[in-house]
Amino acid sequence: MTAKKPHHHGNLRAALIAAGLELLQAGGLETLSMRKLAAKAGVSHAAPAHHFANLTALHSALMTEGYKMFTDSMRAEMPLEPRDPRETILAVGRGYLNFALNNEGLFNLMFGGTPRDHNDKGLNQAADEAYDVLREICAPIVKGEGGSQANELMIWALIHGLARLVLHTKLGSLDTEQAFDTWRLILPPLEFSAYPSDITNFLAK
Amino acid sequence: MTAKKPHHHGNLRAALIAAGLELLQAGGLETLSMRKLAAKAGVSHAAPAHHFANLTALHSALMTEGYKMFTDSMRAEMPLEPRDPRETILAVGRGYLNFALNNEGLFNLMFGGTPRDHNDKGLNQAADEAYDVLREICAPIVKGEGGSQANELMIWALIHGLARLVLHTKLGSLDTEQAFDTWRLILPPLEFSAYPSDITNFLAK
DNA sequence: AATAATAACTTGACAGTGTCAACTTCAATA
DNA sequence: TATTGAAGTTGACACTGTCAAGTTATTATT
Repeated sequence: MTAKKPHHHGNLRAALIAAGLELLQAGGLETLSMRKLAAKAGVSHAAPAHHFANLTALHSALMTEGYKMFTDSMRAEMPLEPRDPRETILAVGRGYLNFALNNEGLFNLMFGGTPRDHNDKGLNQAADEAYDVLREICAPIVKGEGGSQANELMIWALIHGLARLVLHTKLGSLDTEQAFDTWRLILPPLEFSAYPSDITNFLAK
Repeated sequence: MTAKKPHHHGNLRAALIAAGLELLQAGGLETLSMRKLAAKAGVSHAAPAHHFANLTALHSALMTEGYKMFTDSMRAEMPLEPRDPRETILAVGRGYLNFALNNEGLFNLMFGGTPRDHNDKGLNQAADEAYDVLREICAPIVKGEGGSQANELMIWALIHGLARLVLHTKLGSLDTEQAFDTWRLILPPLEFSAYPSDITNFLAK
């Protein structure tokens, strides 16, 4: 981010990540390669190795960027002064779907099972920040047997499963707006507590 | 499976698929290659090309096998004489989770965004048969605004999202039994109708 | 039964891939 | 100014998918 160009290229790392995102957008994981990255940045084929020890490290870096975009996409839809907690959940779901549908390659990279570096601190933090959004919007839901975690899991599973399904049956073709309508339909009724955090409560069954 | 050995190898195709499943099980998508497949089947590196035109075709074939196993896994948990429709849904979900957790590589191949041949008839049919299970167990759910499709989407998204999440945070570590407990917790209350199959119904939108 | 046709498989090649080792260049520091 | 070390280059290696051409064995035709 700093404008200094300390060396030959002047922060190549950022350029490589940008190129990687472009490649993902253009052709998905299949067309992403270190050598193409290098070429796109106008640099020799082995240059990226100085910034990403191996493919997994590159993937982790792209995922990190992805999680930031993901978090932004969700927060962008969040009402500034939330009134109805259900509406907030629906809105964040819209941001979720926006990200998934507008960044298919990146979404697949993040959630498609590609091995990642579980010790990458930046990645873990970026992922945590995305999860924080989920925690916030689920806080008002009345806790049942599984506590707040079960609520979060339910919401996450629902919206993620939907996103995955929409991408998966893409030829069957849902645009973003139709996907959001579907999200509205499948979100089950929820009970909210006036004071999000403290109530003796339980869900049915 | 038939014991005839009509040719040099005698049905190589099946052997290649079996080898592919083994490779997926052992090391995931990364370690799956046509040449390793050929080696594993004791055949020259270009032999597979006569059975699978390209990598995508091989993937499609493995997915097809995967969907069959997937369907079997769900049906295996289905009670023979279903009493409580909710219990049936929970049971099928258990089969779903069993498949995902015991066949991670294959599951990732099927649902991770890997390009597939959308014209592969066998694959499409195998996928449809998996979806049929879902349709069956969702049939008793009272239809709302979104019709039966919305119910199916909700159940599918929930269980799929959960499976994905469990795999994803695997180091956080849930075994199959804990995953199933979670499934029990996040399945929301559902209303069931007495006569599952015949009702005047219509899909929304 | 002999021959033609064809499916199954092999061999060899090609471009592209990730990764490693050795080298060069340049910026910063001592 | 000399040295150090990071950033980038060059070249190599084993591996990948895919194609073209050749070989072998089974099936079909006459």
